[in-house]
Amino acid sequence: MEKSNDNFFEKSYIVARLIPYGRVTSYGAIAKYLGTARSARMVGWAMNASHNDDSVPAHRVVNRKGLLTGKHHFDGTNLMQQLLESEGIEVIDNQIQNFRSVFWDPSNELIIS
DNA sequence: AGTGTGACACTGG
DNA sequence: TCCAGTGCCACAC
Repeated sequence: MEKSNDNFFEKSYIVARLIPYGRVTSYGAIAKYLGTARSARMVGWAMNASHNDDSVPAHRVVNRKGLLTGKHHFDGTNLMQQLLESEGIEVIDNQIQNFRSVFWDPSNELIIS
């Protein structure tokens, strides 16, 4: 049986993996989707631990402003931006262009059983 | 059990 | 939308 200890982290990974190609979401959106909208920061923390899991596209998760706040935590300084641009997302100065257009809200598109 | 921390979000100006 | 300040929750020690 699963341990409810890391439930929050696990769910964060699940949602992150569900982010479609060429789309991004915010920490708050994921947190809200998990039922803890106030724990948006924890999502970032979870992503930090997700480095252990290569299956988690943390580069597709940004803050609500569309700013690549977490790119600093990536291997390279521009790695996160490179990945996003590689998916067709325009990023200028750590700021996602047309953020609203590429924004993907999990609670608006998904439902975890 | 308490303190510190954080890849955020919200509010007011 | 931006800036500054405040609140928030969960995790690590």
